Amino acid sequence: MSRQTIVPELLELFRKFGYDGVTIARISEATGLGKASLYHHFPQGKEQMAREVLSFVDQAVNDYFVAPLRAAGSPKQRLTNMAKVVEEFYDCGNKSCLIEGLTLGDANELFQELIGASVESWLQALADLGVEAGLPKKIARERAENIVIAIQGALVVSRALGNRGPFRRIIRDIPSMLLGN
Amino acid sequence: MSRQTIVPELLELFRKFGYDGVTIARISEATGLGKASLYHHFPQGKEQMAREVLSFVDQAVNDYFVAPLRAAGSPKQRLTNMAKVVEEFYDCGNKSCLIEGLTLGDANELFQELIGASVESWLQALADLGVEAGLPKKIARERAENIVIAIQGALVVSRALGNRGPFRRIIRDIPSMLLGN
DNA sequence: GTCTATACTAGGATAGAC
DNA sequence: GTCTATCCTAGTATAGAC
Repeated sequence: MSRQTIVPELLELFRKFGYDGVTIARISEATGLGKASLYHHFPQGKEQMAREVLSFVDQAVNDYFVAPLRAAGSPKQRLTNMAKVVEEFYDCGNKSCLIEGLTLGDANELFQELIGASVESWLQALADLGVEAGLPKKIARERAENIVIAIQGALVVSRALGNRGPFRRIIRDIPSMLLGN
Repeated sequence: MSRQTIVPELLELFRKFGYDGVTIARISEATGLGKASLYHHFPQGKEQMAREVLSFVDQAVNDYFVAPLRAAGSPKQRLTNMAKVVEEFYDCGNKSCLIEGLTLGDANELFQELIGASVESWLQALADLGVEAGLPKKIARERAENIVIAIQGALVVSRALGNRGPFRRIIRDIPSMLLGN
């Protein structure tokens, strides 16, 4: 079993259970690999696994969230494309965000820098698109933040309510949150 | 040591570390009580502690978030009052939300219903205020959701970036998010 | 590269004295 | 109501065979 198949499995575990909630036993069960095999692939154990997941996610953010924003097409169309990918990534709001699980408690010190960098590059791409669409720099940045805030918050609220409605609505409203109505 | 002093301590622990990250040893250290004393107060252990924290929080939501929204004064003033309390509760964005820590992994099944009820009563109070201010019911509900979404999302993003700016900005914008500009 | 077996630590929980 | 001592399970990690 190769790293390319293990890391996505790890991603699902970390975002479902958070850093502390993920145990080697659970990983073993989910991947079908014995504990010793896991330590063969990841000698530094859980912390290394989380780091490789974050690096995989950073790649995914750039390939799937940022790239569409910097591609050809109208600003509105590019935002719509990103929104669609975001919706899939979070499975319509059923899956929670890695950020939550990897910034609680002690994990925060370990991973905050990595997470912050990924979020920042996403924000940057959104803000750049806003500027390209004619917004002042400061406004573009604020609206970019508002979009990421809304996505993360909608995940939290949807989970709390047991109702995906808020998440789906936010996804739908992403283009107008940057460009206005 | 009485329950009134223990439960707020527990709240801080659960929202900092999440359900899985809180250990009896940590609780013992934070409260100064031995493990056996903790089980004397909470015979069902950690699960009971979390339930009592949630009940305490539900009370706090009603007393500190909902009550100002239903008090006398202009809608704008009431929203500003709530925003101020919210800012304090989250210590300007330094403290994370209980929702995150108690909805990850297995904890979700245990506590989702309780958490959902608290969130719902907060949403209801915001939406009622919107209606009172002249908004159609559906719009009021959406904007109420947007406010809670923005608060929760801002906590996540601020933590990820290591920068309280987004949280403080959202707090400032709460009144206009419901009432418009 | 994967397994079984095992060592060791940390976490949850309780018994019984004071 | 709090403590010390203890039990048991779960969790992390490693050794060594195949």
